[in-house]
Amino acid sequence: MEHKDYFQKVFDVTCMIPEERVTNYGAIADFLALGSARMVGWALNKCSLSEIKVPAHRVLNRKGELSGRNAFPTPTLMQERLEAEGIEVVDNTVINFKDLFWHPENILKNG
DNA sequence: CCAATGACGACTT
DNA sequence: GAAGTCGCCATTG
Repeated sequence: MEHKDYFQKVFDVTCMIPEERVTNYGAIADFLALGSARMVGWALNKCSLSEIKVPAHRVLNRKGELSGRNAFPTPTLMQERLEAEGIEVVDNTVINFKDLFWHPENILKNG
């Protein structure tokens, strides 16, 4: 299971996402140089199998839609998680997505 | 091995 | 600017 590290990378970055902030698959893929956002989603889909708690609900697609809501125990859990953090969600889409958008590279900027 | 799929994204028309 | 098309790469059939 060498790809386990692959998950770890994605999980690690996902866990770095601050509250009140969200990101998209492409940003993580770009930061980890995975080459494809699909791989990020693929890894996050497995996050439920991981022992690590991952705020996967903070990861959305480029349009800010909760594309992965169906992968949660309940399709509404993802939205509830976001709303619990003060993020407004309507029609499976995060409001002010571009304003809440956060890029993993910010980790390096802030140290 | 070939074909199809997926929590996507960028490019082209 | 919306809709359509291709690329991405690992998994599954």
